[in-house]
Amino acid sequence: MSLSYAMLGLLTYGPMNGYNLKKIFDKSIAHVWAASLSQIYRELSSLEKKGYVTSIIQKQEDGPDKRIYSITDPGRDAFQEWLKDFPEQTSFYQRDEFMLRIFFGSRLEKKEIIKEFENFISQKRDHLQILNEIKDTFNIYSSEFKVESAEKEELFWNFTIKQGQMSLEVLIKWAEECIKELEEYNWNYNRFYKKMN
Amino acid sequence: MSLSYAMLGLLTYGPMNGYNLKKIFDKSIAHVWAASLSQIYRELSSLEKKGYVTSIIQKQEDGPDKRIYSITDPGRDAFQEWLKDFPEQTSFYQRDEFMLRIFFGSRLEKKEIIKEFENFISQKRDHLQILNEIKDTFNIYSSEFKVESAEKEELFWNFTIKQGQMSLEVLIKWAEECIKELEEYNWNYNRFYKKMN
DNA sequence: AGGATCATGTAACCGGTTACATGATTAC
DNA sequence: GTAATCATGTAACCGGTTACATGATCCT
Repeated sequence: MSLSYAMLGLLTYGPMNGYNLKKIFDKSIAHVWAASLSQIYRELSSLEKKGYVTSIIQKQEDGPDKRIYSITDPGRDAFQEWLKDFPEQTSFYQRDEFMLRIFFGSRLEKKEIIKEFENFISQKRDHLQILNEIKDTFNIYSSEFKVESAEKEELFWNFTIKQGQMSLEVLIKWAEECIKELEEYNWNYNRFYKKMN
Repeated sequence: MSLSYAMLGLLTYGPMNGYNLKKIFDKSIAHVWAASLSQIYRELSSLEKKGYVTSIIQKQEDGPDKRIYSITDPGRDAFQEWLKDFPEQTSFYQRDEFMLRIFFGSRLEKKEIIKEFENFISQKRDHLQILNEIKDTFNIYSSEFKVESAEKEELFWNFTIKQGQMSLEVLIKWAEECIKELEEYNWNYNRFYKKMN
């Protein structure tokens, strides 16, 4: 359950409530591990049962009460254990709705597919923008969070950003090459795809 | 449920039994959509209930009986509908155990992380090899499968292979750059990571 | 007045993973 | 003999998604 460790990891930066944890997720590690609010609340209960976190209610004059979670020593230990234990195998097999449709692309019209590739490119450009926004918030976090060394922390955060950027850029390049190849290819579209069984 | 459409898509190439479908999966589209045997059997039952496939038992003298599935006309229509309907949004948010640990890499020893990066690189090279093997089987399939045009079919199959290759190559490049940066970085490892809450 | 944000949860559902069950044939 | 391959399934589990429920404050 990587989610719980991602949460414990963020809680090492300081105590937080669930709602806030979700916001930090979206602005720091969502590009490597995403989480929804309902998942976070469910997992916080589970972590508390395990003794990895404790919570206190913080009353607020303006707005609803907050349940602030803090990581415990067993929680830190569990996190550190998980962190060291890199999976031996990184998965090769993927699941990508877009790529799956490209695999069967011969059954679509050329015009249509090029349109989809263009939309793909435009989305990957948007994603690059989101990554840049995440990167910008790192400066804020490394000063707000309780970290040993902001420079060292940002080194690793930026590794994950860089990975995202390079992957997105190569996908854009790939899609552009596909469009080029498609345009060069002499197309015969069978309006009524043959029934062959 | 993309899995069922991936299955229908493969069944347009000809009738197949579940076991064989799994093998085709692994050697054709597992790099874009993976499937396990138990999932395939479960989904075949479900597709038959919906009327998208029909099955007949084929008796074998050597070895156990086979249940051969064929796609029906409603199945073809459903597949074609799904194929045209590209998702408007491709997901930006990911879930990657390796990257998640890199995010918290400041809590590990330099030596250890470099070792993990090197293992990562070696695995991605293996994955490149798997992709090449998949690509090699395309020649066999495009002659065995009932396809309108082998050349056209392979065009798209190769698009998905190319995407995998380019993505893997950039990941290798990324990891190599990370190692370089780490080696240059003046490291202070806190053996006993400070408790800061 | 109405939508966004703050804030915390529960319940159902869905699909992917793992384990279990069975048994024949083939290759080393 | 034993491991791999052929062949078909069921059941439990696990974690991510979506919908539902409630209600205050803040901004336009």
